[in-house]
Amino acid sequence: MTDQNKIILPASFYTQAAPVVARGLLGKVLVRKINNQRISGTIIEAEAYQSEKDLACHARSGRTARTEVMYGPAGHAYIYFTYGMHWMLNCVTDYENTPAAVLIRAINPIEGLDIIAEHRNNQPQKVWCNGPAKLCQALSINGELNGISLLNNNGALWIEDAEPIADKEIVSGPRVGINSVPEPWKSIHWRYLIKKFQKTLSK
DNA sequence: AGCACGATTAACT
DNA sequence: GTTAATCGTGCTC
Repeated sequence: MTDQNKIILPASFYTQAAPVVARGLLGKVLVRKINNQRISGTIIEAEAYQSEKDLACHARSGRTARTEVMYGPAGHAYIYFTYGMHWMLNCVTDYENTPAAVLIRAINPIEGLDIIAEHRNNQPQKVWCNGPAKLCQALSINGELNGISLLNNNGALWIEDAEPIADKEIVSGPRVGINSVPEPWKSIHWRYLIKKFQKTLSK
């Protein structure tokens, strides 16, 4: 398989509201390229974070050094560090100066399985990429990639188009890990996942 | 300058 | 079910 055989998701895909992008990303293929080697997986879980009003979104604090990327153009990577040890991968959505992003929470590995196993300390395959920090570790995604464009395959990270997933194959629910956030943000259904992978994902 | 906490994970009991 | 790990960020003093 070569990169040229695949269609990279264009800016027009990302220039939509975050929940639309989160839903649309299910089934698409996240690709990481290291030393000309592809490491990839199908996106099976994603969450939307949008606007300064969304109290679960980092942009609740406004425009800062940390959130600057979210205020930039869509189709770029917003990568942040949390809990003193974990990286999280998001893609910026919506329009410039409108802070919004989609957290990629889980993928189903396709290419580079040996590299992923190594990065994930040879744990069982079922837990390789079933969490946002796990997939970043698996694909060697860290702060060095914060802000890069996802719109071409000349870089280290992008997302390729794939067959759409039918609505009946998808489940939505409240976002994970935001228990101290007030309503309505705590309960709004901005988490999307592919039903057949649900049992392997966070509760 | 100090503090509380986090879009989590792995290793416990 | 509970908890340590571990540090950047934003808020208060």
